[in-house]
Amino acid sequence: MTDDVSSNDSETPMDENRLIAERRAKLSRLREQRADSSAFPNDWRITHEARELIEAYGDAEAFDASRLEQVEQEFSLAGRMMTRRVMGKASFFHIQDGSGQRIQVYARRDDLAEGLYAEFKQWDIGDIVGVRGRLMRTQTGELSIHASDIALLTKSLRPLPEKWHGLSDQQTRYRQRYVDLIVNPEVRETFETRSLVVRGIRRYLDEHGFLEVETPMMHYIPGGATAKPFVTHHNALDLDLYLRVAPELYLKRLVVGGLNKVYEINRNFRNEGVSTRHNPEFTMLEFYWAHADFNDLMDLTESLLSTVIHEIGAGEAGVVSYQGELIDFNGPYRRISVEEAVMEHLPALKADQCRDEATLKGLCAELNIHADKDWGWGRLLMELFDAVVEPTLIQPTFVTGYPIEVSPLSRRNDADPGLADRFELFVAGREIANGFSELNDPEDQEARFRAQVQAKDAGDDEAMHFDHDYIRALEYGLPPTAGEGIGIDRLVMLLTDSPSIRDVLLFPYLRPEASSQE
RNA sequence: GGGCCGUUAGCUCAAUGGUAGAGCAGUAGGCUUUUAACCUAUUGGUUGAAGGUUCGAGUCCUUCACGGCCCA
Repeated sequence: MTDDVSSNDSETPMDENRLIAERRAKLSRLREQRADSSAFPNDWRITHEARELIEAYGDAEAFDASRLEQVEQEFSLAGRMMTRRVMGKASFFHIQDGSGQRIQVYARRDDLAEGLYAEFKQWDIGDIVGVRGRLMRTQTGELSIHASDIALLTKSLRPLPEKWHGLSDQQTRYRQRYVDLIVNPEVRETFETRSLVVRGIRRYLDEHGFLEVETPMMHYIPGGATAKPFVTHHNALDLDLYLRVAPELYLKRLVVGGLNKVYEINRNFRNEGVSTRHNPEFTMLEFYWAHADFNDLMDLTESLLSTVIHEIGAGEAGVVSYQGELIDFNGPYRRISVEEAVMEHLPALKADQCRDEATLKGLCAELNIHADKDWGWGRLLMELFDAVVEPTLIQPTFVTGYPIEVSPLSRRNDADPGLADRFELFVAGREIANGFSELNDPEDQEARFRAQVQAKDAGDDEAMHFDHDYIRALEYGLPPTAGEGIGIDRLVMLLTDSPSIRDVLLFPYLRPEASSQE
């Protein structure tokens, strides 16, 4: 018989335990008691949320016990029961409601309908309850609701984490974000901040005449960035499609079409590693601005970031604390070229050697940096930059003077054809934004696509595909345009002091749980 | 991909190679202003999985899974 039990041929979930079984039994009793109505009623209406009451009546001096008693209004709230202290015929409990705040409730047997208090004693922490009553202040001064009516709205079958230590297991926090959100208030705050950041960016761009658009996430030809794409398949058309790695080429088609200021905030997908800074899907802002260049973009970026950061009230006066470093987002930000920055950190490198492949390869070898034999000076210089400069760029810094070799979509610099009219913004050692004057010469673009295709044929699976329609669009004439991408996840990490990208994604990518693979 | 660390009750954590424990939560009882409420009693374990060493493994070894940190 015991063998039958352990063979798991029933439909009972594997993780069913006695705590859940007890709650399930309470639920089935509830179903019997409420045979003529639902065990999951939806007829409780709220008039207020905890946050409103705390803001209005939280001040213990303005609203002492006797003043609160004079407030004759009854308030109706609903939320999850988070704590409970039963003292015989009276009880205190806290509910946490949609405002994310908790408020205490005082429930007394003699104040409630016949038998209701006895039912209440069967309720569990985690249950969703409705509460109605007048305000009171307890002997220790806590604003509370003196209940005249309470109701069980949703029975919770699973026990919440412990009230004091909470939930700290990272894996459970990411996999069961709903539990994390219930018990860890700072998680809610992070995602509220994220929402404010995105809203602030939208408002700024809208007010500056940009049009928000949506372009395809499924591409016939992946383009707009050097990155490995995910492949998917359209069954009816029997056609492989790529999840986009960037919206860039579609947004520039729109500029060809006369939408001179456009932006999109949406997901990109890159089939690469997962780390504290990389998630397979992530959110980017991309915007394009006709009759502007990369210098205009840097000015706009300073203004955009400092405006949004002041608006959302992160940090003090535009200065944000990130992992122990104070970062000042008030512009202007330092601007430095790649060559200057690398020379600053590698004094052995002289200005006239910055484009000498042999010298650069020698430095790479000295520093134990991998260098492919067919890389030109541009790629080699960037490898050195990534290794020695990038981690040191803590304060917001615009880096300019990118080699054309690593900038296949950028306009060539007029004075120095080896360089692109491009910048990247670094903060806290990470790339936050990437912008450039767009390449609008269709013949130059065609040649660069060809070079990318050659690189792809030679084994570089991050190289771009040839996009004939994009060339055709350029042939109609792309006005002189500047375009920029800002990584929203990384920006939100900075503004919420989050060490991992997983902390700013509600459902970060994790490998499937073993039990769900069957 | 490599290195290091971790995985024990629902949660947070203990446990020289020698009987797997505590707090909270739960259950039963008491308690009409408590707040990590309190008092009494009490239930709860395939120690991530599979092998191995040993008289004996949560502990030592191997492989695997998942996660964390660092590196590429």
